[in-house]
This record gives sequence, C-alpha cells and structure tokens, in this order.
Amino acid sequence: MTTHRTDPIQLPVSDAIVLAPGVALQGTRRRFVRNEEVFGEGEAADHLYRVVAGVVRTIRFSCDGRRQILAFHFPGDVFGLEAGPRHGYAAEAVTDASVAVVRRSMIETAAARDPLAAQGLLRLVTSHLTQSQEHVLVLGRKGAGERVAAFLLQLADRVRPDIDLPMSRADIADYLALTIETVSRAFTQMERDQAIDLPTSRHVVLRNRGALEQLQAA
Amino acid sequence: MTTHRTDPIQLPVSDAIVLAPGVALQGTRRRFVRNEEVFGEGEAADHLYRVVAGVVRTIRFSCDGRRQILAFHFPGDVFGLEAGPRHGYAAEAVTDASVAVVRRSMIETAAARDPLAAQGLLRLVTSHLTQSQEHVLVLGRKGAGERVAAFLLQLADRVRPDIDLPMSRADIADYLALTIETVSRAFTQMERDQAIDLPTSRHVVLRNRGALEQLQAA
DNA sequence: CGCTCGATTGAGCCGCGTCAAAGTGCGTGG
DNA sequence: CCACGCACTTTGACGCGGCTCAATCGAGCG
Repeated sequence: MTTHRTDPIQLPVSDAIVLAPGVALQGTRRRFVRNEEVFGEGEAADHLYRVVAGVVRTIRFSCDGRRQILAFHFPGDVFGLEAGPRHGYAAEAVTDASVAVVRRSMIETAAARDPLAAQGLLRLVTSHLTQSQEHVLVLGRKGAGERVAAFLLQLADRVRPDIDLPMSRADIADYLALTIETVSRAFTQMERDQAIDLPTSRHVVLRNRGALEQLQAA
Repeated sequence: MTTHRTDPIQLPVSDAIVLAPGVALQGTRRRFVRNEEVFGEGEAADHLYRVVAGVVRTIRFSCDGRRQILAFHFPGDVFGLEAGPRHGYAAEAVTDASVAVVRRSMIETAAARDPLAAQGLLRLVTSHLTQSQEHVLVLGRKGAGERVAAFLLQLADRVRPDIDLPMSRADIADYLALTIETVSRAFTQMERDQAIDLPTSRHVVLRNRGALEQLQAA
C-alpha cells in the first residue's frame, strides 16, 4: 500500500513522474481495463510507472500458485522500480486505470545528471521499503481482525471516514494473506461492533475510529 | 536476510562502506556484545552501518509488544538506511559483532557529488526492498515447515551444505513469525525425513537439498 | 425475469499457538 | 575435575483461530 487516497475529488495527477521539485519526466499515458496486466513477472523492467487514475496492484505468486498482493498503488504513486533487469513481480489494474510510463533509461540519466533526482528516487524506494516492512509486521504479528482493521485505517488515513473500496474481497484477502471468507467475517463483526457501517459491500463508513484503532492494536 | 554467508573462512571485510567501485567511505569501527543494541527504534537515523564481523538483526515491535525480526545482516551487509530522520526499527547484535559506522551526512554528500555513489545506494535499498517483499510472500503464503525450509536454503544459498546457525530458535521464530516450539518441531521433522542432520541444535547439515526444496515449495 | 459473479454465512477440521514438563549443553565456582 | 545452575531446546497434550467445503444471498446486467 503506497498512498491511500480514495479522494472523491481527485487531485490533478499529470502524466509526468516527479522525482524532485523541478525534476519531472514526461511520460506517455497508457490505459488499462480492470484486471489487465500492466507488466508481467519476469518481463524486462525497463519502464517506470505512475498511477494517474484508478488503482493498480503489484503481485507475486508462490510456487504453488497462490497469489500474494504486495501493494496497492493509488493515483500519484510510482511503481515498477526494480534492482535487476527483470520484474520480480507483476502489476495489474484493480480498476480501469490510466498510467504514466517513463523509460527506465530516462530515469537513470536524469538521476546521473541531477543529484536531486537521484535523491528523490532514493526516497521513493526507501518509502516503499518501509511500507513493505510494515506489511511484514502485519502479516507476521496480527490476527485476522487486526489485519482488516489496520487495512481500513490505512485506506482512511486522513479524516475521511468514508471509503469506497476499489478492490474486491479477494484482493483484500490476498493482500492480508487471509481468505475471502475470513475477510468477510471480519467486516461483519466490525459492523456488529458498531465500528463501521457497510451500506454496500464496497462502501465502508468508519463509525467508531477509536474502536478500529483498538482492534488493530495487535 | 541480506546475504547468507556463514563462511568459515571469513572474507576480509574492511570498515569502509563501498557504494560503488571506487567510491568507499571510511567509517569508524564499533564492537557490540551479543544482544547489545546497535540503535533503537525512534532514535535519530544519522548513521549508516555495515557488518564487519558477526551477525546483526533488525527488529520491530508490534503494538502489543511482540517482536518481528525484519532481517538478519551478515558480514558485508549494510543496514540502517531510512527515509525519515528517525529509525523505524531497532538493530541488535545477534552474536558479538563488529560494525563499521559512517555518518549519514557523509553518505549524502557522496551521493550528491558522485552519481555512481547515488546509484550504488539506490541499488542497495532496492535489493533490501526485494528481500522484504520475498519475506512478505513467505509469511503470507507458506506454512511452518515451508518457512523453515526456505530459511535454511537461504542460509545455505551456495554449495555449502553445512550451516552454523548464528541465531537462536527464538530469533528464527521471530523472523519467520512462528513460535520456538513450531520451529523446533520443523527441525526434528526434517531430520526424521532425512532432509537434514542436526549434530547440535546450532549446527545444520543439509543431507537432501532436493527434499528441502520440495518442502519449501508452498 | 433469470443468469452470473461476488459476498455472506454456516459447519467441521486442522495447523499452529499455548501451556507444561523434561532434556541438553555450557559456564562458573567450589 | 566435578557439581551445580541457568539458558536454550525438545517433546507432549490440548485448545483455538482461520481455512475448507458448501449452501445461500444479493446485485448488476443481458
């Protein structure tokens, strides 16, 4: 999970990748329909991507074919950065999405030329690392209810108590390493506890944030 | 887990941090005894560290105080890189350890001056990110036996079928998000299956690598 | 209106955590 | 050198949380 804007009023997100104030790389825009692959695991990693509109997930498959979602990427978020020449994970559109694409070589020359760009790039990857470590902590040390509560709080992040989930129960389950049934039960339980409202399965209203925070506290 | 050398013949590891060929930063050496804290969660993050000898773990605590080990760092590995001004996790010596320390400001000026240094730094963080994502996959999608098998294979990594575990069962458990009992049972089971030998609890001999790899395959 | 896909709910089971009790190795001091 | 103590590991019995399997429900859409 990279940022967590489900803004009804979308910030204007251009199709440039901004590495630092004053350092922006113009990209070409590509559109993807729901569940379309942006890039596949093992493909050459010679582009960098930025979500303009919609939501994108990055995923890996374990040897036996079970899916693990590594992160959800919201408008403004950058994804696709890799150490090696090939992608170690795949990316897919969660919703219809618009994505800005920049050649990796462009990034690299910009970073080589401008220290500020290099610094911005580093900051980007470092923040992804921090988020991945948080993910490890959640999967390692939290129970089912706690994971779902933490997930909702991440999405709500700011004052907004109203969340329009862009992803299915299956996506949530594969992100939190649970089953759809368990996620569903967690939602129902939280509704029963007056912590949230569920007008529809994709629409969550935070009714009692304190209760959620307590629930989340592993 | 950053690298996985349990080399009996330790490579000579100097107390410099090498960001790129030709770009090395001299650090000061500090020694730590077993279980000593290298830095704490929340402390100012104005140093970068490199293991010279011994093993270091980075850890986070969940709200209820349960420990999650994020990574083990072996000689040559760099750790302590952070996005923000403060450490989001702590670091402790697993064994008596010798660590090279470099001021963060030194790193930053080197990266600002030399694009190769910046590139090396980026590569470093990116590889940490890849490893953290692998960790997510293991915790999310593997059962107990599979986790332990994957852990051992990581440690053995090369041809060396002989592993001298530098860490306790408790450390392994907190890295794999299991309990010491479950880790212990996994070891005994693997021994029963002729996959490994356990001359002592800290000494593992890989007897049947194929079996381990099959076990690891979730 | 009926089909289909996603979400919910229930029943039963199993893997791993919990609790408790030995067992093992190592360092220390007598 | 041996005896003791302590920390770590192993092993067993048992319970519970989350997975599996299965049925039902509900919403969007042709």
